[in-house]
Amino acid sequence: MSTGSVASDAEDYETCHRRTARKITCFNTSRYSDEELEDDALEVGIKPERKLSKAHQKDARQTQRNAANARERARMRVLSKAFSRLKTSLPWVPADTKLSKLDTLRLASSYISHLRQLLQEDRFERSFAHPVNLV
DNA sequence: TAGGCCATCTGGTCCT
DNA sequence: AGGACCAGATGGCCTA
Repeated sequence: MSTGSVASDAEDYETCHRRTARKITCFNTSRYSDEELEDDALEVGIKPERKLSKAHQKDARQTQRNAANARERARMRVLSKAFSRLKTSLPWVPADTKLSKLDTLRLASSYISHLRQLLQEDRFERSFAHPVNLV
């Protein structure tokens, strides 16, 4: 199963900008203050006066964050698709029914219980049936 | 308008 | 080290 084509990533980027007004967190490049970055640099033994490496570090960190965000979006997309598939496997639920994830989980759970009960009844009935090999 | 639901971001933890 | 998974926070959308 492939996830995260270039097109869908671009779409996600757009969606993100459309959906959220949170300028602080959405693909934000100013999440980390210079002080924080400087502390990080000091911690790994990098001289703080090197402005270029500081910028690079900031870039690298942001790039990694963006990649992690994209992976997380893809992961959640897979999860949502799984919920959709689960929903379609539920009987008595029309395809166009709006069902929350929680509802889907609850219905699936009760459907499994129902199926289990049918199975038990079936076994019970079979135990009283005539043995076929007895003529 | 409040509440429910969802998508997304984020940082932490665990695993390979 | 990097990726997967998770839970908390946040903001948008929709409906009663």
